[in-house]
Amino acid sequence: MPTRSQCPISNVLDHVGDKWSLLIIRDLMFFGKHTYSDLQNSEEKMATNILSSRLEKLENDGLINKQIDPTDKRKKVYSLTPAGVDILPILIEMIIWSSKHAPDLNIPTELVARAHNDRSGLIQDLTSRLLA
Amino acid sequence: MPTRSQCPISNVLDHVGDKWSLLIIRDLMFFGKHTYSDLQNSEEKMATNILSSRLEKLENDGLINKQIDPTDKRKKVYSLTPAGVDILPILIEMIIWSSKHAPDLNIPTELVARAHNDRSGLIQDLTSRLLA
DNA sequence: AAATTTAACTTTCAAAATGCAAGTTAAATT
DNA sequence: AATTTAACTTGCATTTTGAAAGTTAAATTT
Repeated sequence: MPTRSQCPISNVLDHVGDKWSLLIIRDLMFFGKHTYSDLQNSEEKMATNILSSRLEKLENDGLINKQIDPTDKRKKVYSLTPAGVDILPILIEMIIWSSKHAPDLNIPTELVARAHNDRSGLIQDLTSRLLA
Repeated sequence: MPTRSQCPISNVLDHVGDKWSLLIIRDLMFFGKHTYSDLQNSEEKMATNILSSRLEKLENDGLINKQIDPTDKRKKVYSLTPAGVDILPILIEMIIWSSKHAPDLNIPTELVARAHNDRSGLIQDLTSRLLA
């Protein structure tokens, strides 16, 4: 996606404003997924060619890293960069929005509660775990 | 967009996970835009047929309202519903992300500063102004 | 009151993105 | 040596997007 404007919101959308990128980041962030096949088996079942192109773009955009697993060279280990980890507050606000406006979904209650009463602690914990 | 999963993040993307919807909400939220032609003249210049289809979807999804301007019946006045206003925290986090990771953009410094040191006051102010 | 302009779209069609299924390659396992 | 696994890529049909021109009703101008 080319740069559309100088707007900071538009800029975020230039990186993750498609239907899949934020779900990849979600899986890396909350579900401990690390490999291509992990990501392919998410609940939403994204097509393999789309997954491939999104991983490539996210890596080019500096939101994720890709490394070869030294114990099994077939496997590539995907992880979030610091910039990728910093997407977390956006995802938290999305979870809060759905907990309020679409309460009939699978909302992680614990997470929502902590997002409300210990937001910065939650962000700190997840961040340090992901950057460890 | 059909419902893809029970995930709260995926759910938000089902409503606004395209390249344009959040920019429409941004324009209604921060720039006081209210009419079709206002929205069409945003910096990113979205195609008129796409604008039309997004407004229809956002209205169906309960994020915006559409009313006829009583003083000029050609004009339709678009505004955010409470659910639409609640997108604000997501946009704020996007602005913060860009201020950190793409600082060479047009970032509203004032807004970023307040987002950091008076987040809930900022949200409260904008919310009450929009719902007035 | 007729002609023009404005606002909000709709339509058409080409181009790009998405999605499904099958195929490829290299490394690991049997 | 043969099979399986992981990570893709390729080919092609379908869907979405985008640019441009066209339509309609209400307001304004002449």
